[in-house]
Amino acid sequence: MRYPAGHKQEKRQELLRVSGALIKANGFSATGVDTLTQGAGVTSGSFYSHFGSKTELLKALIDNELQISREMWAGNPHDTAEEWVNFELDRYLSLGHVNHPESGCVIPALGAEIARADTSVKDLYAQELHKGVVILAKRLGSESLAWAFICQLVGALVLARAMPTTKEKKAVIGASKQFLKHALQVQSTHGHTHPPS
Amino acid sequence: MRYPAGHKQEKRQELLRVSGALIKANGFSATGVDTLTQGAGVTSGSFYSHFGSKTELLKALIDNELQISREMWAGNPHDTAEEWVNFELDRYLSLGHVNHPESGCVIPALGAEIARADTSVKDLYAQELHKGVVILAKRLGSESLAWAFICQLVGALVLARAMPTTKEKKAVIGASKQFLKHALQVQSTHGHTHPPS
DNA sequence: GTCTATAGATGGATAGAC
DNA sequence: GTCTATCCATCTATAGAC
Repeated sequence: MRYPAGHKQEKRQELLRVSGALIKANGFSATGVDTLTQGAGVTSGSFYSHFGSKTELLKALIDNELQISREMWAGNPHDTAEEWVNFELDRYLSLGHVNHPESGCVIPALGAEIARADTSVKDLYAQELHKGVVILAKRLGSESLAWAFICQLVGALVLARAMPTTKEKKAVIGASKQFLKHALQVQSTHGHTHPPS
Repeated sequence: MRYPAGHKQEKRQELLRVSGALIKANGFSATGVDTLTQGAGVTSGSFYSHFGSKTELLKALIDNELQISREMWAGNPHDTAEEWVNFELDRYLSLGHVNHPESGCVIPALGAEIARADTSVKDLYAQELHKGVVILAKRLGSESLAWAFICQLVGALVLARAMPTTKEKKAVIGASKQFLKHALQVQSTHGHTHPPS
């Protein structure tokens, strides 16, 4: 073959990486295949040797992005539930995350578009997202609390990103952070078994 | 004139109504001007006699939609803060709202796309949204709590809509509802001044 | 496997008749 | 004020050369 072994897999990963950044920043339906491939240094013809359609790319993207998010959680250095959760909370509800969707969580960036995609996309999304909920539930005490936690984070990012000024962005993520830290102390298993002082 | 007085305003309102439903259901960038005008029974040429551009329509839509949301709040029949809030919570976190974005709140449907729009759109959005936060703050005790409340609702709708099954949609909105009802009892002014029993 | 080239449809927006 | 017709760009996807 004219290309070294593993070249296709590398190009695929490169396409996923570049496409993920462009699509999270500019939206899935608003970003064309030409734009995506130009970012990765190939042409649209090459795109279709890696993905059967633009929708197939979206599925690969969701899979990749949610896996990356779980790996970030795995790198959390804290042990106790409270410290672990507060660390993630500060990481997610940060001005850097608000200002850089291209390197951030896929859910606030593409959640609404995933909701409009076909069933196969939503099936994959729900499956991968649930893996994260299971991990989070171990820290928070229940899957119900884990879902509510994620909803709060996602909503805060969606709202904050649509604010025109830094001051307003900070007000939104600050409000969510304060609310969550207080609520989790009360509602989480940890809060019940180890109340502060 | 060949058209009765007020015809233009009526057509504009009709365009706003139809476009709002189509765009909330299918996305702003994914819905073309031809589709929007066909839904209202006119052609694309007519569109540009009402709106200078598709972006101008988005602004008119945001203004209109957030006004409608505030009017819904005004129709809430309850007086006490707890009853008033629980009523809105049940209305927002319902399966009907999840399944019918075309007639629902504009924020979970278009929040991510508003975040990508130009500054004039975000300025208007923040201004109109803040009016709602002020109203909500009177019930919850602070603007900070109002922001957190809205973030939870919006995140829940975004997440629930992307779930493939009714069971999973219910799990998401149910978790958010339970979490909010508990948290607000503790954190709101009402909860502090009128603790249950 | 990637390229060029292109098909066929649709995107936003405008001109001119009525 | 709305219509038809159209411009030009971009869209998703494919065909065929290398």
